[in-house]
Amino acid sequence: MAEYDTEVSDDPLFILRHSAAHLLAAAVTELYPGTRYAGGPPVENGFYYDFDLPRPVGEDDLPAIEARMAEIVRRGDPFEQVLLPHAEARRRFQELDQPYKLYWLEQKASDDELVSCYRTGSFFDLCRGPHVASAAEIRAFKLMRVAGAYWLGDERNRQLTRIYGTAWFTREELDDYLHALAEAEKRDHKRLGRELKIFALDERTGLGNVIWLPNGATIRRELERWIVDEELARGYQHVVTPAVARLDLYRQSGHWERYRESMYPPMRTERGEELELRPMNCPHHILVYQQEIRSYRDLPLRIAEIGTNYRWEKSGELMGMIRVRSFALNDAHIFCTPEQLHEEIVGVIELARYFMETLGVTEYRYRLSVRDPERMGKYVGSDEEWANAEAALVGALEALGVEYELGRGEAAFYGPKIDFQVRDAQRREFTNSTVQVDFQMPERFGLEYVAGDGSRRRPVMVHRGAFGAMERMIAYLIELYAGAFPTWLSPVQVVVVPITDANLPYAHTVTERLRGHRVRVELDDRPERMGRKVAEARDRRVPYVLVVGAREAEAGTVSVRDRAGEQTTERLEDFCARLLAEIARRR
RNA sequence: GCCGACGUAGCUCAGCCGGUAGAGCAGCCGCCUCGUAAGCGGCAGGUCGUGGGUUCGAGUCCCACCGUCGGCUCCA
Repeated sequence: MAEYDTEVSDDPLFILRHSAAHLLAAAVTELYPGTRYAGGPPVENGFYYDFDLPRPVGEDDLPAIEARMAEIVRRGDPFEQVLLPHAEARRRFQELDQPYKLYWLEQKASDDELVSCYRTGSFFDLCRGPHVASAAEIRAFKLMRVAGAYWLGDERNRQLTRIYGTAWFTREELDDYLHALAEAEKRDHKRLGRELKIFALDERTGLGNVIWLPNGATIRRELERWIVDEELARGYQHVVTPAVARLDLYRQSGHWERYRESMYPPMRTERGEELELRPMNCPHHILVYQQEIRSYRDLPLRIAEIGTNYRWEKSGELMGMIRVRSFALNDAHIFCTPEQLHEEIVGVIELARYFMETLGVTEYRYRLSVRDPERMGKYVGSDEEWANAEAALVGALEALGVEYELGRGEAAFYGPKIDFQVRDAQRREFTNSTVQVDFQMPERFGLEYVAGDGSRRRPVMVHRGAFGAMERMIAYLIELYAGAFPTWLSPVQVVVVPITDANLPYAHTVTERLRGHRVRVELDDRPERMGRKVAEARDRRVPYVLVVGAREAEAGTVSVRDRAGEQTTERLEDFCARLLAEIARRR
């Protein structure tokens, strides 16, 4: 993202944060003479500024920078706009030895207009503004962290030092924000995944390869059963294909050419055969397609698989279960005629929406991901095919009447796509579900079907992950539910707590009764106090605790305690019926 | 991969200016039989991420590497 491109906004909070970025730059240039400053926009919750510094700066330096910022606030330095002729502005930034600003000046300002600059104390910046009138208005801010960021967002360029901060109108808002950050940390799937024994990461499996513990495996199995059932009901055919293939398969698909840096190094056998862990499932599903002559009557052919993909993500890109090196994608490839394309895309979007609605996912955005016009070498296929593919996707979005944003440079190498964007507990955005239109692979593999007139035609392919990757989606769900999964997904749905050992026989009866209905139930028969057992079940986010003592055994009831702490006493049969109904309704 | 921060028991964390490691929880053993948010006692558990270096002496200081977290790049 080019900072200078940030939309000019009249939002007072954006103006405040943009001004806070200047305040930061003013403090940094005062403290470290010789600093070259590149750019600093407001962002969600705060701001940053990128610097090329004369010496390394780390987080230890932030307090001193913050103190200098506070000093400038106390001085009340005004934010003054200065309009200069282009040549004059160029001369100023040359004098100041600010090459990054000269770059922007040449990029963004034409020769014949006045250039807008801002002065804050001794700090002079190329900037359209608007800004607050005076530094005195910036009262509630905090520097958060230091990071590296490539000039112009290109890793081939020099890496600058980016300092992030947050800024608010009032001290209270700042405190609320910091508190919210701490709360978000408690929902972190990496933390909850360990506490709730859902998954483990152990470098001995190679980085970014998830160990699914029994609880996580249960959640995943429930989801997978549901997903497969729903897809079978919608005319998908599930297959199972190998996680490896000869490298030639990926040469033909174009992966080896355009996707190599994300692939594991090939394995070579003693015969010289090159085997590759699959980074995607599409070539494998093409092999399924090619096992027989396909007729137009077979189309649309929907080949599905929850297939594990292996991708060589850079080590710094790994992130818990959200970004891993092997993941199981709820994948499918739909082979269809161009005439069927629209309906198929709509069907996929509706399926993805159904999945999310059932799971209670309400906050997501649609992104139409297209090519980056400045990096066209990353893609395969003709402009015309891309235009057709994009038109098909837009047509489906419009038919469904949904709003969407444009993701420039977010397309797959073989085609454009619609991505369903969600946010984690820390508000970071990523893709779960996706629908992609592809004219390339059918071409590369020479796919055909026999049309009604006997001619051979080329099908179109739709790649889709209607649910997304199991790892990422479950990481997302852990954070969405803060670990308290709906009952149908809860690893343990009921814990039975006898009050004393004398109640054990009845507790066993209750447990067996539920287990007979395939309820995931545990009997807590440890020699502990019931208060502790209740507390531990609460910590494990178990949906129901059934306390059974002499009264319950006598009456054939159970004392039911839910996660909200609500207690009722019900006949065992009644509780069982309502529990099964809840599970059946996927709640 | 790059920038920054951080790695002490299974987990969460103490450990001062260098003087050869400590707590709570979890685990194991025993006692307590108890009505809805944590009963009591005991035991065991650590090559202080790894490898070098400085020092009479390193968990503490220095260097390299590995890993984790945040950001960049990339991405399901």
